[in-house]
Amino acid sequence: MSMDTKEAILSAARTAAQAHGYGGLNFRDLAAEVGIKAASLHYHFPSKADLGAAVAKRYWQDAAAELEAMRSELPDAADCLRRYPTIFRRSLENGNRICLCSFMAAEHDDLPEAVKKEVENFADINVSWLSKTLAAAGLTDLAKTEKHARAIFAAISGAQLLARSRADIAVFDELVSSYRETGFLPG
Amino acid sequence: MSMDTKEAILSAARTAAQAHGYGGLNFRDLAAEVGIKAASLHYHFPSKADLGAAVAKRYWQDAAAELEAMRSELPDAADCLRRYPTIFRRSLENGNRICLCSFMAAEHDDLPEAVKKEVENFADINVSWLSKTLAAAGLTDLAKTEKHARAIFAAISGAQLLARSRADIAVFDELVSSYRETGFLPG
DNA sequence: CCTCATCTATCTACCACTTGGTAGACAGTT
DNA sequence: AACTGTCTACCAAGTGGTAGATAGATGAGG
Repeated sequence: MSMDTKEAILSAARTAAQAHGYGGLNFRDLAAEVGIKAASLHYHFPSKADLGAAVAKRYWQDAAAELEAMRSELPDAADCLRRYPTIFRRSLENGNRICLCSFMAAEHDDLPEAVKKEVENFADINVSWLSKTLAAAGLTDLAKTEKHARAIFAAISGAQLLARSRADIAVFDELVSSYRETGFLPG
Repeated sequence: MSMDTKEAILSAARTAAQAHGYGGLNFRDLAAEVGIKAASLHYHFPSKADLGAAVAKRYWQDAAAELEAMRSELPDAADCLRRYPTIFRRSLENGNRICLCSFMAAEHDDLPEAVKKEVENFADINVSWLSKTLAAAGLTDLAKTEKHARAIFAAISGAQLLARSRADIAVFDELVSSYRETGFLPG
């Protein structure tokens, strides 16, 4: 059964793209990582654009599932918001990588259309989860909830990026702590 | 005198890298933009790493000069802070580009060592200017000034990135406005 | 139970194109 | 005569992608 192979490709491609971006992805290295030949990748994903879109789609789907799970497990919305940054922290822990979609946001102009769409979806599901959770926590003026949600998402993304550029997770932690001190983020 | 050529190369390379990153830079397209042949680029910059480092260095030097000029022209430190985001806004206006060093921060793992150094310098001069200006404006608890400065820099970078991914400057403006409403940024 | 066709997933062997980089000729200036 | 800056003409390595062979599994009909 080679459904496992397809999964292995998606997983390895996600990891590679979090370190090198869409442009930095290449079939030979990816195939070697999975343990097959480059030509075989084209059986599962006809073109690089197909692969990129599939990886980005899976990425936001996984994120959506994880956020929903957090919301179910943690009854207090404010607790969810406190934990939110740890999702981004994990990428840094995992070999100083960053969010797939932050990298792809930078590469925006060079992405195939199908990939751009999935990148947008990632931002959307984050913002909508943050909006919902901010509202549940009653932490924001209702008219500005979504605006605030977007701001949190952007600020955390920026923190992750800056931390990567120093290859230092402590930078990320300090930034999050600063967001909290200013009351911008609950904590 | 071909000192002009060197300047033209640096300028074209900066623009290209703000749209496509270090990895997306290539000698042939760059040479065509400048109006010379690819081989001639190697006369001015022996290797791509040399070019990348020179571009990033010039980038933070220009930024440092502009920030100092702003500080001289605007007597009120709080006014400087209010104007700070417009520097990042300009990249977006200029063909939906982003800060060279944000792009390169994403590409961190694939950058030559010399380029990484210059990218760090850019962040450093921004943070130190922000620290100085925050202190002068008396807006922050002194012990936390630099921490707050870093947070502003990261948040603005994130806003620029998210705006690019939507190719929409209004997104940037709204994010900055949100940072102001939360009191995170003076406005 | 055997056989034959089909399907699945992989392989080897290419290909055209792009990449950063080099060698050496050349013309204009000093 | 030497230096400066550009050129043409290469090159080796790497890119995404294709063609076609091949081996193993699957399933239907005799």
